[in-house]
Amino acid sequence: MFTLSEENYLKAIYHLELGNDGGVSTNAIAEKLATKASSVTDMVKKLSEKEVVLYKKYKGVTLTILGKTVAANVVRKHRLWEVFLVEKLNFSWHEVHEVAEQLEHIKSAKLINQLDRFLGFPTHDPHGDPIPDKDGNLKIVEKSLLSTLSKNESGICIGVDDSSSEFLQFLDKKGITLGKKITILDKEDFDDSLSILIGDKKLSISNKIASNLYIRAHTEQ
Amino acid sequence: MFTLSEENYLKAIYHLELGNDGGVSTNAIAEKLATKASSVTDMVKKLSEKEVVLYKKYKGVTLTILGKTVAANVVRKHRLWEVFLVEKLNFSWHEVHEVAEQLEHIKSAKLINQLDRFLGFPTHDPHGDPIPDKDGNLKIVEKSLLSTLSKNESGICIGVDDSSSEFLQFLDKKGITLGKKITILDKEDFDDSLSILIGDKKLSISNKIASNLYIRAHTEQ
DNA sequence: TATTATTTTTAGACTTGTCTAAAAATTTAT
DNA sequence: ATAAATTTTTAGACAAGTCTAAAAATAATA
Repeated sequence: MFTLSEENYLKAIYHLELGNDGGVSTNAIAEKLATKASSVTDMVKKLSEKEVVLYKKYKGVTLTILGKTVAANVVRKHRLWEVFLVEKLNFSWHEVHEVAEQLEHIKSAKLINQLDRFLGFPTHDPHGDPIPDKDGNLKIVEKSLLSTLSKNESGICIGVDDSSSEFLQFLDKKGITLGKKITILDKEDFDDSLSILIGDKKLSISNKIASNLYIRAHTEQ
Repeated sequence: MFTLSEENYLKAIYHLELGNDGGVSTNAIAEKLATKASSVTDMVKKLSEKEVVLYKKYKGVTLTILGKTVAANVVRKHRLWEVFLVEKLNFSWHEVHEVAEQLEHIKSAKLINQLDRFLGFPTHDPHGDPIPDKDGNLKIVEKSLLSTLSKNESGICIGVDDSSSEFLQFLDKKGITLGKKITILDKEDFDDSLSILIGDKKLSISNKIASNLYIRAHTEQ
């Protein structure tokens, strides 16, 4: 069994490994967890003894199969709880993270299995991130950034890259939510800003926004 | 804000105060929390500094108004989560306690308010225990033990005294659940066992069982 | 390649919550 | 009321997880 702190380290390493493949550096983990490198070294030694990470001094860390399973399960719980909060308890997508950070550490296999069933076996959380299955496997969905689409192309909004509270609230205000169809009406060469159609509304959004929105290709029908 | 451990101490003191009014002894708390008296002394000092308990050396502990509010809120969360687990996730009433012990420490006012609403503002948990409201007040329901009823009297099963997993599973097996009407068909002077009618089934139960079941008076109609 | 800069680790300390063993206070019994 | 038993507190220790400051290893630069 793993402590809350151990689970948080495993989750951080898991997320960092998805970004850059290869070993994860002590400093990167420290930054992600808002802690000090020396604390990371201590914990990583402990995790290594528990055989959830491979660790060579000065050479960074990688998850073992076991470690990846444990981490994916924490992520699974986090994302299922996020779905619960949004779908059942009327939370906005920018409010769920903090609470899910706590709920993800509740230990009960039955709880999470029943929650999964209760929610109708969702595959993605309210930010569009995939929910690992019981074995820790992710369903990969082909996705591209809105900023990469060309004029007159369209797609379904399926996720965000930056899931900070501010960005999500901004999207709420603009009426941009998951599942909506977005069509590029025009692209401004000058600043790469976009004119888009979402629902029946026309919006102008900056390139910064468009580079944080994921789109699933949508063939016109 | 209170730590998990502090919350558990407050909850234990809260429950002990309901039983015997007056100060709660160090040993009683130690036993309830399966810890040592010396640990209790340490923690009680800390809680006293935080002004949630009144503490005089060798004289036991009582909750302050603030302490009672904090404790009642933990109990409120515990019982609301129990309702959730039984009503929404198909847990049996004997399976909920352990998980609720974890969930009760999740910190989010919005979470618990929305959960309360989602569950339809329940007043009692799956064992028949009252759920404190936001201010920590309990709705007192007149209740008596099944063992105190006389022949031909009847009542509605509203709770259990012993909520151990074994007892609850026993009740499940016998088909005794909350809300069911129970009528005393006969009382055996010999061993105080009872012959009862529950639903359309006739059962014979020992005095020990009858002394652990709470009944709300039910006037025949 | 030698030197400087950065990253990582070690060493020692601190906090929280716990424990054991012994001392002090209270309660019970003679 | 005094002695014995019990309860409670104190004192000192320990484990987990963190920190700071200094040392060691690695990477970058001249």
